[in-house]
Amino acid sequence: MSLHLYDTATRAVRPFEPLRPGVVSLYNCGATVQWYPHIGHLRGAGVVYDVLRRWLAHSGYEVVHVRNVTDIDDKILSKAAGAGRDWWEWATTHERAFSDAYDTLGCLRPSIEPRATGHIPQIIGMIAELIEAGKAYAAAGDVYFAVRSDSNYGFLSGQRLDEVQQGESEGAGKADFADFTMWKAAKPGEPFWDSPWGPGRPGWHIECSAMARNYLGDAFDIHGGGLDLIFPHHENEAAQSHGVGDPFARFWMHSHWVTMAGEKMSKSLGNVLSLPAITEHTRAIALRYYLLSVHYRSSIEYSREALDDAAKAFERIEGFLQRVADRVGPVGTADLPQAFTDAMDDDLGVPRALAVVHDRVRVGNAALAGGDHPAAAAEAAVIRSMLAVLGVDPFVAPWLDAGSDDALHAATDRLIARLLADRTAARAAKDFAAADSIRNTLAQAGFAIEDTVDGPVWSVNTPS
RNA sequence: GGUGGGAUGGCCGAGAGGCGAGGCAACGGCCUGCAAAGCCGUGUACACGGGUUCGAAUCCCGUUCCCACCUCCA
Repeated sequence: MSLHLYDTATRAVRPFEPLRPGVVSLYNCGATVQWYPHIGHLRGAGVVYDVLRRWLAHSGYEVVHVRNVTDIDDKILSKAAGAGRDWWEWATTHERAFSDAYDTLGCLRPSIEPRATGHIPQIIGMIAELIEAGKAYAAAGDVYFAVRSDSNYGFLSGQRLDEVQQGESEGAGKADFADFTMWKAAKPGEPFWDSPWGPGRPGWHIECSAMARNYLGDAFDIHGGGLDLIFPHHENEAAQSHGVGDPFARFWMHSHWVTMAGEKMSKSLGNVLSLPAITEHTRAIALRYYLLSVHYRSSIEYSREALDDAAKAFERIEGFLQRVADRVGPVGTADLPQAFTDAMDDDLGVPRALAVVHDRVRVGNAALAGGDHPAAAAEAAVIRSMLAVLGVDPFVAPWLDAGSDDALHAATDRLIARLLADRTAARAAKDFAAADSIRNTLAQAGFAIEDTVDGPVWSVNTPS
C-alpha cells in the first residue's frame, strides 16, 4: 500500500500523491507565542507533524515544511502590557520557549518558520486583492472578509452560516455577523503598520493564507493543525485563499488533544502541563514515545501512570538495543519491515507500527539470550531503523548524553571491569557473600549488573 | 440549536464482519548460586437494548454517558 492520509475536508482516508512529483509541501499552524508551551501544543503542533514529515522523507519525498509563528495578537499585547514588557520581547521570549521545547522532544526544525510580523507586505497585498475581487470591504480602518461571498464556505468544518451561533460581533463596521477581521485598526498605544486602510495590524487568519502562499505557492499538499483550528481558523483561511483564486491545500490534517480528567488541556482551563514539569521525572525521549503511542486522531488522556507505563515499554526496546551495543557492537540500520511500513502508510498508524517494534524486540531478545549475535544484531538494526523514523532512536541526538568525558569513562570502565573480575572469581569459588557485596556496592553507586550468557555486563541506571 | 468525535480486558491502547495487535500490571514456568534482564504460558474485553448474518467489538435501528468546535485556542 502507498501512503494514505485522512483528509478532514472529505472526512475520509484517501491516497496521497503530491502535487509536484517528489516534493511535498506541508504547512502546519504553529503557536501564538503568548505563553509557554504545554504538552498539548507539543504533540498537536510538534510531534505529530514531525512524524509526518519524517515519514514523508523516508518515503522518498523532499519535504518543504512550513510552521508559522503568530507573533502579534491581542493576547500577546495584553499579557506583555500586564507584565510591563514590550510586546516584541514578550513574543520572542515565548517563541524561544516553543523552539527549545520542540528541540527537546526531538522535532526536526521546519524548513521555514515564518513570523506574521515579517510578512506584512504580503498580507496587505492579499487583502487588497480580496477587496478588488469584491470579497472584502474596509470600514472605519478595519477590513473584513465577506463570508457570504464564498459559496463554498463550510466545506471544511461542515458549519452552515444559518445554524452557527452568533457570538458578540465586535467591530462596528461589520456588515454581517459571520464576517471576520483581516486588518485591525490600531488602538492608541498599540503597535501598527501602515496600510491603505490606515495604521493597524493583521488578523489571525490572513497571516496563514499569506504565508502559505508566499512559501508554498497558491496550491500545496498538506495543511495541518490542531482540531480546534478547523473552525473558524482553517475555514476562514481557505475562504480567503479561494477568494483570490488559490486552490490552496489539498489535504487537511488535524491532530487531537492531550486531555486531563477528560478535558482538553488548555491554558484557559488551567489544566496545563509544561515540559519541564515532566522532564524532571521522565526523560524527553520517553515522553515522546508516550505521545506517539496513541494515534494522532485520538486524544491522549494524560496520566502519570500511563506515562510511566509507556516509559517502561520504551525501556524494553531501548534495553535490547543497549544490550546489543554493549555485547555485540555498534547497532546499524536496515530496511523497514513491511508490517511497519503498512501501518505508517495507513494514515500514520504509529501505535500499530510500535507493535511491530515490540514483536521484533521479542525476537531479538531471544536471539541474544541464545547467544546468537548475528541474529540479535540484525534485529537491532531493524528496530533502530524503525525508531529512527519515529524520532526516538536512542543512539542519536538529541537523546544522547552530551559532554561526557572520555578519560573518565575509560577509568570507570577499568574500575568496574576490575570489580567484576573479582566478583566472577568469588562466584567461581562459591563465595556468594563476597560476590553479592560487590554487586551491592556497585548498585548503590548507580551501576546495574547483569549476568548474561556473554558474562557480566554493567550499565548505568537511567532514571526515567 | 448546529457541526464533529468517543465509550475495548486490572490499566494504557490498536483493530473495524470470521483466525484474541502491542505494552504495563498480575500469576505460573524456564534461565540464574540468588537476582536482574529475557523468554514461554495464563485473560473467553469490546457502554446498553434490539436487529441483520452461518458468524458482529466491527454493519443497521434505538438508548445512555462523555468530549470538542460554533469566542482566543495545538
